[in-house]
Amino acid sequence: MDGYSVVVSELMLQQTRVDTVLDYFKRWKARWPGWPELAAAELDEVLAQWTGLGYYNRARNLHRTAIAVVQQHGGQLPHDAAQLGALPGLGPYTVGAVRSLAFGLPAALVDGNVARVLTRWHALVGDGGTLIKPLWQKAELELEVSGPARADPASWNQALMELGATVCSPRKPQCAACPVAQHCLALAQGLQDSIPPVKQRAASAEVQAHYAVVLSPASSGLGDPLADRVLLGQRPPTGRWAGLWEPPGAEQGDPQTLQQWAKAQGWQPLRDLPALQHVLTHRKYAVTAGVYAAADLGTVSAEVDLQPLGYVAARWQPLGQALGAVTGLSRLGQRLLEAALQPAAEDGQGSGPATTKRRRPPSPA
DNA sequence: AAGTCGGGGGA
DNA sequence: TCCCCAGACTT
Repeated sequence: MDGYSVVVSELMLQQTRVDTVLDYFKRWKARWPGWPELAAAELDEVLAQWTGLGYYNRARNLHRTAIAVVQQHGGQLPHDAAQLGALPGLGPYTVGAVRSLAFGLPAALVDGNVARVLTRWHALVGDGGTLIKPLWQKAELELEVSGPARADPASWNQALMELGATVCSPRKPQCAACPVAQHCLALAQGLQDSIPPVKQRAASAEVQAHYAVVLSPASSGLGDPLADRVLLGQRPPTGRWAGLWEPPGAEQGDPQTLQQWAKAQGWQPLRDLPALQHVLTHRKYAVTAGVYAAADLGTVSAEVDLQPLGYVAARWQPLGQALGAVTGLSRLGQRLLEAALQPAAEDGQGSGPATTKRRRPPSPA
């Protein structure tokens, strides 16, 4: 596979499953076949193509890498490890993957799967930090001394990863079916279930947030360009969902609450959306949201300042584009828009009976 | 060395 | 529910 495809797929695959990546990768290649096309792309659209994959800094870095490859390397990926490692988003693992998988070089790589395989194979003991060097040394040594590894480093590396993903699983490894079983020191000592040790995970914090999906008035039938739009704010270039767009929202405890802001803007509340939960690795979002109507088209044409809510830009986006591939939304933002555009079957457009208001988050009590 | 960054799928 | 994942970057 060519270098561009390897870099794109490896960046997508970081902390992400193959099945999830497949469709994204196909769409990506169709949209930007190579480095020059990606380098010329707008970051906004790059993020939009990444929507749902998570870890959005990977997309920003991939875009920056494309620019660097074009401007500093003549459009060709360097083979040198140090030069590759200097590209944004390419760490030790990805450098090894590119050099072995794209260039066929005898370069080692250690990802989560390989680390687990090698840790058991050689019965390495220690915490994550102290094991990093020994793991890479083992991986590099094998590429020097093992015949099959030297003959085909790419296949060797992929085999190691595949072994970890299928047979040498985190829990209940299938040692009976393992081609390494005869050499595995952990298995010989009966330690295959305790090596590597299970790491403790920090509890995720609960966050309460409220969002406002503000819609412009429906079209008057004259094709008014300001009709049927939704207000989106762009998040800062760092932090969670960096650079992505979403309906304006605020977490509980923010200096300016969303309700205050919406009232000050004169938005007319239409209805509440069903409460939804959005789970991240370190945070659990309990999200409430309301649908609001902008007073008139004049409001829509005027500038909206979302900076008090922490956004760096604001935009009235046509609804079709907001859910298309034009705007980089977070998955949460996507879910909010989809919920707001539902025909409100359950909420009865706000005019229904009281039974429609039951889907509130349970009170913490 | 520790914290941060998303999201989905399987046990 | 909990746990894990084809990691990299910042502090």
